[in-house]
Amino acid sequence: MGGSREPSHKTGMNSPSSFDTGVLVRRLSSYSPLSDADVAALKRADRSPVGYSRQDDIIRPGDAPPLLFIESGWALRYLPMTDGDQQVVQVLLPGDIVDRAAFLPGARTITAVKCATDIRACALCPRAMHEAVSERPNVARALWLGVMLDENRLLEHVARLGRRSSAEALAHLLLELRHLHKRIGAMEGETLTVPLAQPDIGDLLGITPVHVSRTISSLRHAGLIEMDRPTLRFLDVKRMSLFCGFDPAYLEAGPGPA
Amino acid sequence: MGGSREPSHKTGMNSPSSFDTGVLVRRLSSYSPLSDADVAALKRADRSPVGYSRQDDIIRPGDAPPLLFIESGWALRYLPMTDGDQQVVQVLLPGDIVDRAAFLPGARTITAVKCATDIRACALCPRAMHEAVSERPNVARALWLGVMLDENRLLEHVARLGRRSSAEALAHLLLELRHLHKRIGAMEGETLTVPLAQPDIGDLLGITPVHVSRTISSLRHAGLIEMDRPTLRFLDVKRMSLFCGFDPAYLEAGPGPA
DNA sequence: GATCCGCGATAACAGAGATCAATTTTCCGG
DNA sequence: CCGGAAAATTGATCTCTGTTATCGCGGATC
Repeated sequence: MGGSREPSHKTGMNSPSSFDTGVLVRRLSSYSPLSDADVAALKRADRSPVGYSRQDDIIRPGDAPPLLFIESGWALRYLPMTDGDQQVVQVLLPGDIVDRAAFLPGARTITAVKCATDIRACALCPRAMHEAVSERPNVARALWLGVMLDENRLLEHVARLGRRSSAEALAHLLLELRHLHKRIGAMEGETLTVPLAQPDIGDLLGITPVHVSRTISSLRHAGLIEMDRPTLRFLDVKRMSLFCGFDPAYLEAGPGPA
Repeated sequence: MGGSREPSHKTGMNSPSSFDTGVLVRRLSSYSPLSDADVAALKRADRSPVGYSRQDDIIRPGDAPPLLFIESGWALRYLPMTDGDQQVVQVLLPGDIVDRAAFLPGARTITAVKCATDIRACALCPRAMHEAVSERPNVARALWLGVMLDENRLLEHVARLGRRSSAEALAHLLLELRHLHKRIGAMEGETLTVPLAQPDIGDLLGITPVHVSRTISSLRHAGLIEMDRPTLRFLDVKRMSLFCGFDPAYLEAGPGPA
């Protein structure tokens, strides 16, 4: 198993006070408006945060994954292949739930999750979450919308791999990351911090690290981006979107409640 | 838009009696045991079936999709690309829900669904389904397990596209279809009816129809399959699984309830 | 029954990306 | 501050897949 890393040794971290669910609450209320009572129900599910280091595995295939969301940092969800390769299927950002199989008691996951940066993750009490889901329609709606939006991202990822050249695929991926960060105000102008190494990007796009380097420089020479790890700067979003057929509709939450 | 077909003209079909939800109930109870009351709640959501013809589009991107499941026939869920190409993201078989965005009132889908064969589909009353989900834990559990298993299939599809050669990808896809049909007793020995044309398979695997032809004949010459549309016969499942790294674990429902 | 069009097979050629290799740079731990 | 390892860049070559074209077949339409 070539790609596997050190077993994940968790580092307990006591954080000051109450604002730990902040990231999740902010995310969910961007999907569906939450009342104070909804928020209170979510806070009741909150557990203490846990720290992981870069390159740690948070979960592995076959695990019954913990109910966890990312509070800060980036992680990569991937399928390890029999030949040692890996295919990244999802970039996990703050507010993302690590593996929704955790909602199903006893279910096992088929994916692994490794940290692209140091991570703070926050556990949720499954029982309290089930309570919140069954008694609070807004919470249930927001969580379900999150499922749909993640599915949309996954579907577009399939289209990237199946029907786009490596340059188009990379451009499309970067624009997706830009859009997600832009919306939560996590960019300075057109500059974004992307803590992924080129081998990580290769595992995302299904190409070799060597070709990632060539692909990046082709986008650079086309005048679309500047990229100096970890800083990424978008020079011409419109032309770049046209180039790769990027349309952010798949990232937008649908219209309001029924 | 090159790939688009005739607008779908639905053909009302009155079917004799009560057994219409049979396919869905069978599917869901294979995920989680259902009591008579659970089944009754599902039947309450049942509506009359609708017929579609081969090549009809059931839904299109931007639609608020109807809550529908496939009763008989095969359909393909796909993303239409701006250049007229399409990327198939899911093969819909009897018992599959056409688009789960239908569970979210007002939500729009980003995918289209077209019929690979003539289809009978069955509508479900959204309100009755929501009732069944919120009042019947077994139903909720079974539906959620369905979500997870579909996600698993999608993740493996990503890995097929990103990290496998066309021959490995095709072998893996065919073994997935074999496994799904084997389990419900829909195969005669090692023979399976696959009503997909080679261009459809190309849209699934992200390759051209010409190359699909080449790839099939390479599997044929390797002694792994016989394929004479629409009949597919597996000659050496073990060697074929080894060849493409197929492990059916991702298709299995997890262990029982908490 | 004649026509037409999509499907399937095959071949020749072109191009994207993989592979192999060598070198430089960056990063991280001691 | 140093040294080793991983990351990044670049080049040469090879392989798989795309492209274009041709041909036969069979099912649909009139």
